[in-house]
Amino acid sequence: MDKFDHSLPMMLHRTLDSIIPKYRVVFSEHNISEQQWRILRVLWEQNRSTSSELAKKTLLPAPSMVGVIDRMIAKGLLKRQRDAKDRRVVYVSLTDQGEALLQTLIPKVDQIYHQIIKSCDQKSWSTMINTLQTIIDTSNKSSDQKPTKNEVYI
Amino acid sequence: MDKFDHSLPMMLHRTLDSIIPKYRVVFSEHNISEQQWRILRVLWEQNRSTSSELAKKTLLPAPSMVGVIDRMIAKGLLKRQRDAKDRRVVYVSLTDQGEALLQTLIPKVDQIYHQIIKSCDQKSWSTMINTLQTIIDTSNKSSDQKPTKNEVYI
DNA sequence: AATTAATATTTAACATATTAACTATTAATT
DNA sequence: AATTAATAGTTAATATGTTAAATATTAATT
Repeated sequence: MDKFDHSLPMMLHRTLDSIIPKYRVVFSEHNISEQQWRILRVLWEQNRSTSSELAKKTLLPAPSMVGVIDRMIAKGLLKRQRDAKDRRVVYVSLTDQGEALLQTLIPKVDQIYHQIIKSCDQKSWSTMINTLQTIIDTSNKSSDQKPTKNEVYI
Repeated sequence: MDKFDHSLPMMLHRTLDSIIPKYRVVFSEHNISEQQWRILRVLWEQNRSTSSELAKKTLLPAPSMVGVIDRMIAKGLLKRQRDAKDRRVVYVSLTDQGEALLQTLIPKVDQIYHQIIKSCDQKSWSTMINTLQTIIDTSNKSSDQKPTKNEVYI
């Protein structure tokens, strides 16, 4: 392998490409996507969330959330309801069917995860996770970033 | 952060989400996507490649390659030509314009990469890369994978 | 030689990503 | 109170991802 293959972006993509298919086997058995799983997973610990919070926690783009949630509602997994006070806000929560699917998936997903974890020794694993976190923190802190609408450099 | 946020898939996604925007600033200045950059990058070391080989090396799905290459040809960055002997094979190579863009991008991309690398000490970095590689190797080796068309378990 | 299998690429249908702009609602200013 | 700015969500246009199937060509088999 050359430089490009060993570069961090390609290593991250390659790692995802090697582990995600394991999860997909389970997901496709239940006709959901990885994105849909992430929403279920967040709602495991929260019961209720907003569209923008889900986007943040699942790392999915907000515009994508609309369609993903639409399709999950169509399948009877989720429900949407507007906040009475602040009518801009839309809450998303699990239906009974969504809750049931979540409970079915949790042990299966957990098993896959343990299978992945046991391929490395604990020290290497935690060094890897910590190093990734360092890269994330450093990248998000550095000043040479694209300014968002609310923090334009004037 | 809870378990889900620290899970390997989410950490990998989060890391990509934190570093890719840095590259995108450069790419968008030249009106190309990350996917298009990967193709240029592979053709830096090869001059010529096939569609399937590009898919493998860039980690992009083969069906996506068609459109990505189409758009790069439309912009004058690439050219396609069929093999005379085996007419199934299509070669893809850089035009002069594609070569020029590549040469413009290389130092800029390189600079971003060095900026990312210097956020960690060398030991942590190499442990991380090695651990990722271990996970990749283990995942791709393990027998509980979806069989492809050519290796069905009878 | 005819048939079948394998290979390289492409197409099709649908889901998701990316970027910008838009709508509705609420908060802040003047 | 009227105007402006900010926020939450959505829409739109285009690019890419995912999966299965189709096409064209070549290799292998009978």
